[in-house]
Amino acid sequence: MKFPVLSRSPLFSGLSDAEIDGIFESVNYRSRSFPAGAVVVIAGEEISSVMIVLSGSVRGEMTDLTGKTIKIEDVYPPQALAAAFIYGRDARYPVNVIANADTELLIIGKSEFLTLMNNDRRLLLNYLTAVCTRALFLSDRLRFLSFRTIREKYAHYISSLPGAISGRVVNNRTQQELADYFGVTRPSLARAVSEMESEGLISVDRREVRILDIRRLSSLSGT
Amino acid sequence: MKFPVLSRSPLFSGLSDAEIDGIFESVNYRSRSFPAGAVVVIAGEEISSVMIVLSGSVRGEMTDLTGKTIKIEDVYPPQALAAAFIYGRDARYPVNVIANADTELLIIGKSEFLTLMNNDRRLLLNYLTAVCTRALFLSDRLRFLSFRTIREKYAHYISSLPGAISGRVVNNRTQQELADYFGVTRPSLARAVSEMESEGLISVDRREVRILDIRRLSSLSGT
DNA sequence: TGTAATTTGTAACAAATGTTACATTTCCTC
DNA sequence: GAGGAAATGTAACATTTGTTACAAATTACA
Repeated sequence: MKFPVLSRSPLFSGLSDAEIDGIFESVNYRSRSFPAGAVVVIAGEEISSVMIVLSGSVRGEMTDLTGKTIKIEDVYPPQALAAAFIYGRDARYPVNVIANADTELLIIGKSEFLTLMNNDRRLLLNYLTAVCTRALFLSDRLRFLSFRTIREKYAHYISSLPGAISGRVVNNRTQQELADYFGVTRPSLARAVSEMESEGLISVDRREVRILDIRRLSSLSGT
Repeated sequence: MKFPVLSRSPLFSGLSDAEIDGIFESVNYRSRSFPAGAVVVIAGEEISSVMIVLSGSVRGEMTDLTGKTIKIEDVYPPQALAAAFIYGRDARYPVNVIANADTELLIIGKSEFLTLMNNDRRLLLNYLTAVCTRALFLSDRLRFLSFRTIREKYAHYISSLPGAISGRVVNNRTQQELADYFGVTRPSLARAVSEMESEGLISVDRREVRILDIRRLSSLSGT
C-alpha cells in the first residue's frame, strides 16, 4: 500500500486496501514533509485542501498579540486537520498548526476530495458521519456551557441520563471529569452537588444518584 | 413547480427549478401535514430522514422532568430540521419539535438523500457547506464560552477583530449583543470593559477601541 | 489483605458575576 | 433641531464560583 496508515482511518473505513490504493492512482494528491517545529498552517489561512497526518503529529496552537502561545490539541495519524470545517463558508484554520516531530502530511485539494466523495458513496458517508458527529459533540458541549449555574448544569446532566424518569440514574464520571465537561472547578462542583443533596433535591451514593424532588430539580434546568 | 419554496433553499441553490422538479420525479419522498400544536418529533428520537419545512413553522422545545418547556428556536421554510446532525453517529433529535401553525414538511429518507447528493455534486457541496459552516459557528461560540472571565472574552474578541495588530479596531456590536454572544449580562460586560479602560489596557470611543497595552491585554486571553 | 493512588468532602476566603435600578448619552426620525 | 427610543455608564448589594488546602473515603492492584 502507498499509505498503509489510511487503512485504519475512519474516513476510509469500509474500503479495502486495494480500493484505497486505487483512489490514489486516479486522484491528484501530494504529500509534504515538515521537520519538527515547522509551521504547517497559520491561523486565518484559508482551508483549501484536506490534510491528513500520515506520520509524526501536529498540534494546534493559538497565539496572542504578544506572541505567547497556548496549545489547543494534538492531531495524530490518520486524523485530518480541521476536518469539520473544510467546506464551511469562508473556511479558515482557527489556529496555527505546528509539527511536533518530523511529520508527513497527505494533501488533497478540496474540490478533488469532493469528487472522490461524489464517486464513492462509502467515502461520502464516512465524511458526513465525521462532520455531523462533530457538530453533535459541539452542540452538546455548548448546551452545558450555556447554563449559568453549576446546579443547572448538574440538574440537566442528571436528567439526561438513562433512567431519570424512574428517579434513579447512574453517573459513571468522576467529579473531575464532570467538572471539566461543565467547564468548572472540581471543588465548586462538589459543593453544588452537596448543597443539592442537603436541600433534599437528590441523594448520592457512590455512582448512583436518586432524584428526590423532581419539581425543584427541574426548576433549575429550565428558566 | 412541485415545491416552489425550495428554489430559495440554500440546499438547492445553483439548481434550476426544472432540475429541482426533476429530483422529485426520481426520488422517494413524502410530505406530511401537522396541525398547529402537533408534535412533529420527540427529543431522543432517531434521525432517520431529512425534514424540510415547506410551509408554516415549527419550534424546538426542551422539556424538563416536570413537563415544563423551554423554547429553543423556530424553524421556518425552507430550512431543514437538525440538518447538521442527520448523519451523525447515533444521531437523535436533541429537542422536541412542535408545529407553531399548520405546517407541511417534506420528508426524504437519509439514505435516499445520500443518493441524491451522490448524484449531484452541487447538492453535495451545498449540504457540506451548511454542515461545515454550522460546525464553524458552534466552535466559535464554544471558544468564547470557555474563557473564564469576561475580560478574557473581551480581550480575545477585540484581538480577533481586523486591525488588532495596528492597535485600533472597530466593534460593530452593541453591548447587549456582545453580552449575549459571551453569555453574560450587559452590566457585567460594561463593568469589565470600563475597568479595563481605567486600568489603561484599552480606550474606547464609540465603536472604536484602541489597544493601549498589548502585553497585559494578551495575558488575559492566554493562560 | 494491605498499601499507594485516586477520588471525594469540606472549609475559609478572594474574586467575579448577577441583579436591580437609575442617570446619562447617543442615535434615529420627523 | 426636537423628541423619543435605544444604548451606555454606573452603583450597591446578593450570589456564585474560584482558589487553596487538607482530611477522609474509596479504589486499584501487588
